Amino acid sequence: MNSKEKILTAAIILFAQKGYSGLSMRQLALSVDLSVAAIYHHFPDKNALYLEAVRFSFSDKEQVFDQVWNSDCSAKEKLHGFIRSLIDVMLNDQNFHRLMQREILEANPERMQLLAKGVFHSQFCLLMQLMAELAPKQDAHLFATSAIGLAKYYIEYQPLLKNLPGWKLEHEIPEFMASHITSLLLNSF
Amino acid sequence: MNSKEKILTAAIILFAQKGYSGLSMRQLALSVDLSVAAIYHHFPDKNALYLEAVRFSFSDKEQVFDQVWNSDCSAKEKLHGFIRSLIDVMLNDQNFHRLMQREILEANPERMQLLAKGVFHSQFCLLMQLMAELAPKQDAHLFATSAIGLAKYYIEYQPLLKNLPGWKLEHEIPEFMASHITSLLLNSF
DNA sequence: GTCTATATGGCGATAGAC
DNA sequence: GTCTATCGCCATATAGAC
Repeated sequence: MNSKEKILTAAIILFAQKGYSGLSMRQLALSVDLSVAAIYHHFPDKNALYLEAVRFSFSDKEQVFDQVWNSDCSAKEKLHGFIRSLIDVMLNDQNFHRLMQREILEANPERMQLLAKGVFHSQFCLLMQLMAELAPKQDAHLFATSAIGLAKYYIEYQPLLKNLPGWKLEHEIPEFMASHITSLLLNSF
Repeated sequence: MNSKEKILTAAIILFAQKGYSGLSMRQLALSVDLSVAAIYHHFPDKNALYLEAVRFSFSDKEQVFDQVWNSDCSAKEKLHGFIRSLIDVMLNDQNFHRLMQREILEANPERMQLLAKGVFHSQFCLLMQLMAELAPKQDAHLFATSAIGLAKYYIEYQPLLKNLPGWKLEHEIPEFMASHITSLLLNSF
């Protein structure tokens, strides 16, 4: 792995943990055992480095879902598979997930457009198609977002929900949550 | 309004916008027309100021929902009323909502406990009670969180969802979204 | 309770040697 | 491509006068 990739890999982790203004170039340099000046050789400034780190972190997520779409399961099973994959991706790559959370919090219009077109578009279309197949008379966009929203919520809010009454151990088991979300959607069609 | 309240009120807005490390004491002092030293007279350090601002912003949210619980509507109407109120609170007080998002992102265990016990506990119990009434055989916690999660998602992700195919104008109308969420839940019971 | 002045250190970024 | 050294600025926080 060359220096540029090493810097980007570390930047993803540290930006996800500390946020943009929370991470200094000095800290980043220290963590990759380079000088600050060496980082500035590879990136024009801090903002460009951040944007490239976000893109880098998003670059390998597409293919995870392809095996769901390419399987010969039923539509219902595909919905379950997609939701399960979504949960797994977010749990397995917490840095990606936290970077996403920070981007959403920022809600910069141009960056939202970039994310939508460049990262989520094709997967979202496939999900909408699946929803249209399962419930032709419903608003596919609405139900696609409901699926994603529920999956994201259970992961992001787990640290809070654990402290509220009624919480059960099974609420943090991916397969259990995927099944709950899937049946919630299927029953409402 | 005294200086301390003035500082807290401004801090809520600015911390919500810029985050903890994104807001400097200089900026805050400037925005309330005081010196930095004056702020340090009222708060021991920046972190204490932040925590107090978070508490201050959370302090007036409880009562919004009381008129829902105290109304003589049916259980189904109460569910709709709660979800609608939740959406309204988040839309009307974006600073509160953004501070919440930042707290969730941080996911500090002690602070999550504080939020759960001190802020959300009683409302969450009332919602669970309602869920238990509507669907006695279901997991009330699971469905209560589903309601909250869906409401939160539609608001937080609107800037992104607008850029994805299938988005419609009605998706940003509070009443429309509240009805969608309510019927999604009710149909799945 | 608020000010001015200042201590002390970290910040992003650059110059220039190797 | 990486380094050391440094610039200029802004950060948090404090001292002491009023």
